[in-house]
Amino acid sequence: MNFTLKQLRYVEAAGRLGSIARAAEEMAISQSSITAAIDALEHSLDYDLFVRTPAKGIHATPPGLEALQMIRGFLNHSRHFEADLQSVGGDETGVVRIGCYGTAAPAFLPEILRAMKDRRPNITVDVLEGDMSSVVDFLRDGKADLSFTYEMGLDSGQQFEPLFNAPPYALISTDDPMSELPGVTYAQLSRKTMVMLDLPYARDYFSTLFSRRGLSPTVGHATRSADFARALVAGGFGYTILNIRPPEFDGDKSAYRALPILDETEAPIFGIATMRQTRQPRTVRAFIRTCIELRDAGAFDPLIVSAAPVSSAKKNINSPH
Amino acid sequence: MNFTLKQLRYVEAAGRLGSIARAAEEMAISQSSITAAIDALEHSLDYDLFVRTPAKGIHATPPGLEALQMIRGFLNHSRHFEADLQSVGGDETGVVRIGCYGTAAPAFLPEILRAMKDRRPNITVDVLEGDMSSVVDFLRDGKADLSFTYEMGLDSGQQFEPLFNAPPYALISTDDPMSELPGVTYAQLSRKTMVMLDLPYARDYFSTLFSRRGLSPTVGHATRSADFARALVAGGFGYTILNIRPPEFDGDKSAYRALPILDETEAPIFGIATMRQTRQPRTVRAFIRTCIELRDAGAFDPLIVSAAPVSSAKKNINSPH
DNA sequence: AAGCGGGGAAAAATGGTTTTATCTGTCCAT
DNA sequence: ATGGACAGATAAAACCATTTTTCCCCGCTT
Repeated sequence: MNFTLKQLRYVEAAGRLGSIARAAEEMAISQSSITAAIDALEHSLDYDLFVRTPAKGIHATPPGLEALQMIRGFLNHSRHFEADLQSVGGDETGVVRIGCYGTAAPAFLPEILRAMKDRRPNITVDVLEGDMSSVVDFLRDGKADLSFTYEMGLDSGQQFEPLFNAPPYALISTDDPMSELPGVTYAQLSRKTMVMLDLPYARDYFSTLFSRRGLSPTVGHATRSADFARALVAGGFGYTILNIRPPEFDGDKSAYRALPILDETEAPIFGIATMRQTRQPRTVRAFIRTCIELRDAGAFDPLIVSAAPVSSAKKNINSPH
Repeated sequence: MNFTLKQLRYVEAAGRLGSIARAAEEMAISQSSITAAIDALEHSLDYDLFVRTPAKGIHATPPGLEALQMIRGFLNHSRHFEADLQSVGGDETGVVRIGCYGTAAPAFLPEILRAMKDRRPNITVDVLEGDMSSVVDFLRDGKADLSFTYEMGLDSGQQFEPLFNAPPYALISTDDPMSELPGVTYAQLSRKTMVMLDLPYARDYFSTLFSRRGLSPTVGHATRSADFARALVAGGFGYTILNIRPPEFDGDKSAYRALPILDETEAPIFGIATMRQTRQPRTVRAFIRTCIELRDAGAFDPLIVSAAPVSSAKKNINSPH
């Protein structure tokens, strides 16, 4: 019954930075205080958290590593607790840290952040970007309270709140006569050169769309950036397949067009993943509530390119009003 | 970012006891310190937690009540966190607080507590007894980390780990010639006088056993205590129906006998209820693990009186070895 | 009205952080 | 090899926050 939150914060910083000196700097405090905190905690726990290497800093022992993990979790919890306590007296206050699948971020995050700023000005939102796999890691490690991502590839122990179906569509240069069609099929696409979005889950997903139909795409370029993929399409290097309509896309005058895919396609579901918990902090619930309100108001409809009948694992959740 | 665990403990005690003076006594500290802690927290939260009535103590404001609830939760979490942190370096250490359906407690708790004492001497176990409904409240309010109870009547948001099927049996005085039979039916019983265990869920359950078959029991006495019910049976005041064989029951020489019920009966499942959580504290997991080991070793088999084929909502979980 | 129980407030005492200052060991560049 | 830079350890002193002490006020009871 004798540790303080301050101690834990000092120890956590030391562990994270691998240096007492840098932890002291970050905490705006003297080295001795960090040392004292570590000593006190080690003494009360009766095992060593760090090995100190003269002139080289510190690094955690195996039990220290485990302890640090737990300390991070506890400090997180404490942060949320404080915000919740603060919120009892008035408006929701605190920080929500969100993870976001980077490729999808520019398309819808600005709108959500604006809505949050309007409706809950006292909640600040920290954004972490990453690919599909790092985004679930953020959740597991407690680096993010919630993550925007596709439903596929979530851990067990994680919950999912759907926001919209995102059927794949083809982005085709206006130089290509095919771009005048009302829609295309995978068979038609497979005869053209594809610009492949080369990211952990996306890669496999796009390949599967073709292989499931006995086709295979002709990949000309591969890139990690959706922006660059669009630029390549505009430059005439082939078509690409995406799921979310880019934000600044203005239909007719640009160098490419988004064409719905006419084949019957299962649309992946994009939404909010959280750790399964008994009780979410208020701030996080407020954030999720806001997103759901936006969804129900149809705010995400413009992100979808769809013409063909859409089938989905769940019932269609777009514009349920 | 400026509250301390000490503060929270002081405030919690004050709220719980409704008196700064008594909180000071409990915490073995001066009144002024408690006052200071409350003032500091109220100031940093910017709303009042308590109204002070001169000469009458304090009581929580509505937001204060909510805050206290959250503080309790956080202190709980903190207690578990400390135990977990301590345990990283060696054996599991800490406190597990269990709730137990009082009627069932004497039959199996001693064995579990002994096993825990043997295997995890550093874990102390606090026991809270109550009826079926209070036992789930313990869980919800965080007064208990886990509860022993029947599966029926759990909240959503609670998890259940089965320990054994507990089919109802009849306890009949040896003076009654019926006690010589290998078993009885509800029809036979309904013609005799019943001693009814008069507790929240049990009451309805026992009635249903009869009414489902178009019968109704003739209730002579009703009592809240299983002990007293057995004494009444021994005294010739009728039979009773129970689910768990009493611990000191020694078959032949006593004044009553346990007879299996021959009708096809659905056996309620007795086991461990916990709040559904991402991660249980180590101590709690260690406790549950021990119970499961005992179950798998058949330690709970003697608690069951059964002869008729048992059907159960789940597959039979007794002696799965 | 006096006594008691309970809370508030201010000053003094205490104790625990924090800083300052100094020391030691390792690495690295000269 | 040797001096300097770097990173921590340590001890004493300064500082700050908690805690105790003391005295006060209020409202109820006798």
